[in-house]
Amino acid sequence: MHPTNNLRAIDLNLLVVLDALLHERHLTRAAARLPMSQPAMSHALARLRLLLGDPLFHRTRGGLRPTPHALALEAPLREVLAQVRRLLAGAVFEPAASRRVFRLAMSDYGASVALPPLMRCLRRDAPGIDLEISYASRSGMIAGVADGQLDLALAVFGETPADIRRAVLFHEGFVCAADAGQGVPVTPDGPLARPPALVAARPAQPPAEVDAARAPLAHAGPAPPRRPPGPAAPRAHDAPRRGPRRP
DNA sequence: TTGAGATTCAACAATACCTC
DNA sequence: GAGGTATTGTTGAATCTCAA
Repeated sequence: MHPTNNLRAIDLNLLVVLDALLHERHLTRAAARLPMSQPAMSHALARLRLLLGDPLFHRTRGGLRPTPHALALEAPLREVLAQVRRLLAGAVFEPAASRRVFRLAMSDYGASVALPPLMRCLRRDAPGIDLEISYASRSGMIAGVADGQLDLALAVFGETPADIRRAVLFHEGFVCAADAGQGVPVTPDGPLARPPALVAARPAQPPAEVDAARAPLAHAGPAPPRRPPGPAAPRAHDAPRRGPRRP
């Protein structure tokens, strides 16, 4: 009997290894993702190759290139692993009786907006549930949700993988407030069109939604220089205020 | 030729499984 | 439960492979 026809002979952890390799396209990064050592990942890949009778990946300068067979396995493998996770999480979820810890990722702004009402709701309806809140980059949040490290991510997302469910919680816009006594005109063609600086957590990844909001301004100039948040940056209370606007 | 990354090897530890 | 065996993991090092 071929090993793949005998589940008893299969280490299902190898499917998690294959999923990580398909995600990362890089053996060392896939090992770090699980986490396991790089030689152990190499051994696991060797067992996968034997099990599936396919090389699965070819080496390239930048890492690993999946074979057509490996690519064909990618989508069904994700679905199978998602089903297994749901199976292990329990078929029926009862908030009032649950003692689960949910792992959430969000920004400090997201936490300030979403957490207070969420905590009130949990205290009332699900007192046994705990939350583990962390911060990650948007790509890190998507990767975390995709591989099960996170249960939920709250942020401003553009495109997300098709196998990740998403929902719009609220729409928000930008509001600028200034001291009326300073005489600074708060108009689209005033200083807003060309602010002296934008505060960005990572200079390489500017806040795209800020740029998108500036784009319609008639006299918007080139993007201003980015500066990291910190003591030299304007305090949060000095910055333009943003607030949620319910749909 | 070079550098990045994959593969392989040795030695050892932890764990699971099987047999008694 | 104890002991033997197989499997899979670890670290550390050397070697191989491939693309720029």
